[in-house]
Amino acid sequence: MTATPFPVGEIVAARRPHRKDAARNYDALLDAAREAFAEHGADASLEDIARRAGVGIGTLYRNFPTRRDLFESVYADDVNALCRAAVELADREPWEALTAWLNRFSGYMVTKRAVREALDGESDIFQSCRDSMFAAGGPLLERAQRAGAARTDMDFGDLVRMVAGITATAFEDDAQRDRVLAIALDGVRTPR
Amino acid sequence: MTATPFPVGEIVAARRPHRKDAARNYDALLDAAREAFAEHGADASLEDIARRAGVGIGTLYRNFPTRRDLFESVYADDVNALCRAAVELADREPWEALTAWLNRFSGYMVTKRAVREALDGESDIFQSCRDSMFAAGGPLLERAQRAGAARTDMDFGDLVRMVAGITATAFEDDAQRDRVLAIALDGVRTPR
DNA sequence: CTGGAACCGGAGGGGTACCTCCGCTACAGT
DNA sequence: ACTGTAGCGGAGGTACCCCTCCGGTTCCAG
Repeated sequence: MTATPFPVGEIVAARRPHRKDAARNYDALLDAAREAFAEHGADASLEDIARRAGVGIGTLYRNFPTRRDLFESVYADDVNALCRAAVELADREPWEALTAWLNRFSGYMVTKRAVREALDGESDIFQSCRDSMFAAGGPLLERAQRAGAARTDMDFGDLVRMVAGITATAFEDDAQRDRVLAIALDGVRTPR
Repeated sequence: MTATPFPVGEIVAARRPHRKDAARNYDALLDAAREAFAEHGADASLEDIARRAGVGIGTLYRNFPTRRDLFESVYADDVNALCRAAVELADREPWEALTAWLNRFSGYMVTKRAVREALDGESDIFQSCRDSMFAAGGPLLERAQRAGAARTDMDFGDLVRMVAGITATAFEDDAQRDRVLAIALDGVRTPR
């Protein structure tokens, strides 16, 4: 509530360069990093990321002086997309809108074990991202609560953590993940 | 169901040595490893573990030829304790016995991020641990289901993963974790 | 007490990752 | 086209980690 919906992109330190070749490298690095972080977690090798991007290690360090700069840039994009999705769901039924968004959130988290690791730590940028997500998704829960569809003795923070936790775990297959998530959401739905 | 309850301890390859100094080192290594794995996850530095134990790196490798030997030895104990707890809960009410065990399981998982990482991978020993836990905890769920306290469209694997996921996530405080876990378990309780 | 088996520590070789630095490249404004 | 400069790549120094190997030490059975 204290945060505007989408400030995250502006906060990130690293800026896309103006020159054509530089911009191309910047994008390639971001893509490679997204892939590497998804695969190896938040401490993926930077040299490997540069290799994947087909770029010298020096170029990586020029664009993203610290590992954190790189990670934050990747993360901020994803969060923005999630925030935008919340807005687009505003016209659905309260409960359906909430679960639809949570499912999207879930789908996002499945691959991003790095994000979950980062969620644990304290960091300015991650605080901002959390704020943005809360500002975007919180109203969906509140709407469902006002409509009597969701229990009122929990807040959005509880809900996000529940879904994030379940989602980040290894399941036998996607069907099991969906089944378990649905069961947990039944607990959210029923007031008692 | 296919596994006997507590074979895990026997499976582990590394054996405690007979000589007094050797046994002391073995214990120190196990303690140090438990600490290091909890702190840095499953790929903690072996040299660091030897240092913590006040022991040469050679001694570590003699007792635990591979990182996996060490890791498995540390966690087989924990799983056994969990299995034993399930048996001791047999005389409580079905639903209460189930939640009591799950809470204990949860308390165990909070610190052990390494276990969660390992749970994702494929491994003989972790398969054995899973089997043991299923054999120990599964009946608790089945009993609750027969008593009409738990929904029947889920199995113990679903339940364990739900609790493990929620539990392994970072919460603001323990109270929030308990609150969220209780909400999710409400979903398990209500048939609809 | 004593001999030898069991055990110890850590040096060292090979590997990988981090990050800096600087000579070269290619873009963009005129 | 020309030129100044922003941007490029990667060699190389440092640090850490893995794992092996062996000369020295400690235990304990007889």
